[in-house]
Amino acid sequence: MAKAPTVYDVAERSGVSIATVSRVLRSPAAVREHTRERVLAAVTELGYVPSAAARGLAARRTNVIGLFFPGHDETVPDQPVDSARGDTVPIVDDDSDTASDTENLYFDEVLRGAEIEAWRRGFALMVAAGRGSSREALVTDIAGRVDGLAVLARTVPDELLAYVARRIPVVILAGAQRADDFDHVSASNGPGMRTLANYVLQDHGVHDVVYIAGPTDSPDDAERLTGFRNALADSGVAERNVRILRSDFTRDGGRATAARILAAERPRAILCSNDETALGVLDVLEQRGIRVPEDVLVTGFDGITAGRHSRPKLTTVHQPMVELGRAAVHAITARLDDPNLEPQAFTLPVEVVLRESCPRV
Amino acid sequence: MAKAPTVYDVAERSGVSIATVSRVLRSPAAVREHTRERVLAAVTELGYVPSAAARGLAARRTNVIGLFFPGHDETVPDQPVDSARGDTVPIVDDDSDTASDTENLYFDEVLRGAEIEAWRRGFALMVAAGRGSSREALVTDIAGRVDGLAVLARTVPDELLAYVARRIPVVILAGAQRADDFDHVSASNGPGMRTLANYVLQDHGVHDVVYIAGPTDSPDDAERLTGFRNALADSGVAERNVRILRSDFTRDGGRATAARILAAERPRAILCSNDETALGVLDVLEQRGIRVPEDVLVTGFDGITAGRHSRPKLTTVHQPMVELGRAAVHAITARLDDPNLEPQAFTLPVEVVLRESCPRV
DNA sequence: GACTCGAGTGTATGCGCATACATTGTGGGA
DNA sequence: TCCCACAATGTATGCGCATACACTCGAGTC
Repeated sequence: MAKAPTVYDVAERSGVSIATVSRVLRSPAAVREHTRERVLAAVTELGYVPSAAARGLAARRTNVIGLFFPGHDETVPDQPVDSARGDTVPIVDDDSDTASDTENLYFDEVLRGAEIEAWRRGFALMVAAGRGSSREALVTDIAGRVDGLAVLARTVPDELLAYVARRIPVVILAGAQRADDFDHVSASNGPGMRTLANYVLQDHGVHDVVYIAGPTDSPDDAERLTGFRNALADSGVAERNVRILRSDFTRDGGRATAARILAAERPRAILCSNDETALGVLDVLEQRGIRVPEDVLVTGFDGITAGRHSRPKLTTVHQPMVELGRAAVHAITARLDDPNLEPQAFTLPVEVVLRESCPRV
Repeated sequence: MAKAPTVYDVAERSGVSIATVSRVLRSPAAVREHTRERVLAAVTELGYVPSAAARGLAARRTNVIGLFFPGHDETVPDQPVDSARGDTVPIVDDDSDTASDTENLYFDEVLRGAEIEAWRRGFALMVAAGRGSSREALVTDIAGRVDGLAVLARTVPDELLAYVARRIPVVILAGAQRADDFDHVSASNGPGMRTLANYVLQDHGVHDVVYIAGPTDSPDDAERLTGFRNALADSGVAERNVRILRSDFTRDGGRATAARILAAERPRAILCSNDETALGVLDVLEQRGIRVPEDVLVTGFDGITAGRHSRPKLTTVHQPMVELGRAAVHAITARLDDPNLEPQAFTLPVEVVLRESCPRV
C-alpha cells in the first residue's frame, strides 16, 4: 500500500487548486468540462480515493447510518480461524439445529431493506451486534461514526439510547410504539392477529380456541394479544370461553405448552403468538398422531422461512421485514432533513398467509 | 440535536487540556486516576461522543472493515415506504418463493462471522451491496471509509478491485484461489465433493451416477467438478461411464436437468454441484413418483437451510459460512499488521452431512 | 543540596477535505 | 468604450482529534 494520494496530489498533477478538485468530486456542474476532465484523469492515474474521514470532518456528517441488532457471540467459538489441514473431510450425520435460522433470517431481511434504502439515499450502512459486555463502549463507538442509528428493539438499554439520541436520530425497530421521544418502526401486530383470529373464529367457525401468548416483556406480544382479544369481541366470543396461556416464543416452549394443552381437553384450534411456538406445537401434535388441520388448526405469527417448510406448512401473519429495514432508514433520513419533526411511528402493513395448518375455507 | 460537544468542551469543563482528554479515552493508563475521573465525569455530563471522522483523520485509520456482497435491488420495489393505512390486513394464500432464502442465508452467516471477528479485533463493519449501476462509485466510496475490504467473489469487477487494492487490503471471499495478488478465503470445495462422491461410489457402491455441474464461470464449481473426477479415479470408475451435465445453480435449472436425465435411462445416483440444483432434482423425482433414496440417491453442496427441510432431507457438503466471514476479517487484519505479507489463501474445512437423500450405509 | 529521571500534563501541529470568501476573466448592456 | 454581473477558479480556514515534543514537578541519587 503506497501512501494514499490526496486532493493536493491530484491538484498538483492536474494543475488546478484543491478547491477545484473537491468541486469536481462534489459538484461537477460547477466546473468547466475541460477542467473536470483533466482532474478526473489525474484521479484515475493516481488511484485517488477520497478519505471519508476527512470529508466527514469537514462536512460535519458522515453519510453513514448504523444498524444495531441483537448479539449472538455465544454461538461462535473463540478459537482462531484455521485453514483446513490436509484434505480431510469428516462425514457426519444430520446436523439439524432448528434454533439458528429464525432470528437470523429476520435480521437478514431487515438488513437487506436497510441497505437498499440507505444506498438509495446516499448513505452507507454500518452494522453492529449488541453484546452483553461493554455494550456501552460499542454503542458510543458506533454513534460517533454515523449520522443516525436504527436499533432492533430491546437490543440496547434505554438510557444508553437516550444518551446517543442527544446527538443523532435514533429509531427503534420492530418493538412497541412506546411513548418516548424516539421514532418507531414496526408492523401492525394487533390488526394482523385480529384478522387471523377472526378468520379462525368466523370463517372456520371455530370457537374452541387456545391462544399461546409470548413473554410478558415483549411489546409485540402484547399487541398481538390485544388483537386476539379484539377478535373475540368482533366474533362475539366471551374471553372466559377460551384459554390463554403463556410461553416464551421458542420452539421448545411451544412443545411444552402444547403438552399442557393436550393434558386437558383438546381444542379445535391453537393460535400462537409467533411461528416458533407454532412449530413446537406442530411437533407435538404430529408426534401424538393428531392431524392438522383436520383435528386441530394451528397458526403462527412472523412469516419465518421455516414455516414454509414445516409439515404441514404453517399459516401465519407475515411481517414485511425488508420494508421494516427500509422504513427505519427512511425515518432516520427524514429526521436528518428536519430535526424538529415530532417523534414518529411508522406501522407497516402485514399479511395473513394461509397455508396447510389453517387453510382457506 | 444540540451541537455535539468536542474534546475542547470536555477539556474546559474538567479543567485539563485536550491532550489529556484524548489520553483518557485512548490510553487511560497514562493518566492519573484522579484526573481521569474528572474527565470521564465531564464526558458523561456533556454527553460527549468522540467523532470517528476526526479520529480517523488524525490517526490515519478508520478501524472499519468493509464487506461487499452481491446485490439484489431487482427484488425490491422502488416505492416509498408507507405506513399501514387503516387496519386492513389482506388474507393471501401461500406465498412460497423458494428463490429468496438461499443466497440470503449464506450471506447472513458470512456477515455474522465477519461482524463477530471484526468486533473482537476492534473494528466496526460496514456493508454494501454490489449493484449493477454505478458500481464504481460505490466501491471507491466504501473504500475511502474502511481500512480493508472483503468482497464476495464475482461481486466486483477485477480492475475495480485492483484499483482499490492499491490503497487498502482486499480479500476475496468464497471464490476460486486465483493466481492474483489478493488474499483469498474459501472452503475446500474439491476435497468436499471428492469425499462425498467417494461415499456414493464406494460406501454405497453406486457407480451408475450422473453429475450436474454448475455454470462454467464459477470457480467453486470447477473445483467441485475436479473433486468429483478425483473421486472417480479413487474409486476406479472410468469417466466415460458417468454422465456429466451442466446446469446453472438454480432450482429451476435443477428441475430442467432432472427432466433431461430421466429422458434417458434412470441413474442410481444424481450428484449436484449445489443444493439448489439438488432441490430442483428432488422436485422432479417426487413428481414422477421416483423414490429417494430407494430408487435414486441425490446429493447437493453448500448446506443451505432449505436442504434441512426438504423431503427427503438433502445430503450435502456443508460450508462453514460463519467461519468464512471470520477468516476474511482475519486475513484483512493480518495484512494490516504486516502489509508485506505474501498473498495468502485460506481454505476452510467442510463437512459431508448425511441426510435422507443419501443416508449413511 | 544540586542533579537526574520519569510520571503527568500542556502546547502545537497536521491529518484531508469542504467551503466561505477573494480574485480573475468574460460577455453584454449602457 | 466602460462598467457590471456572473462564471470559473484560487486562497485561506476550520472541522475534532492524536500525538510529537516541551514542560513541570517531585522523588530518588550521590
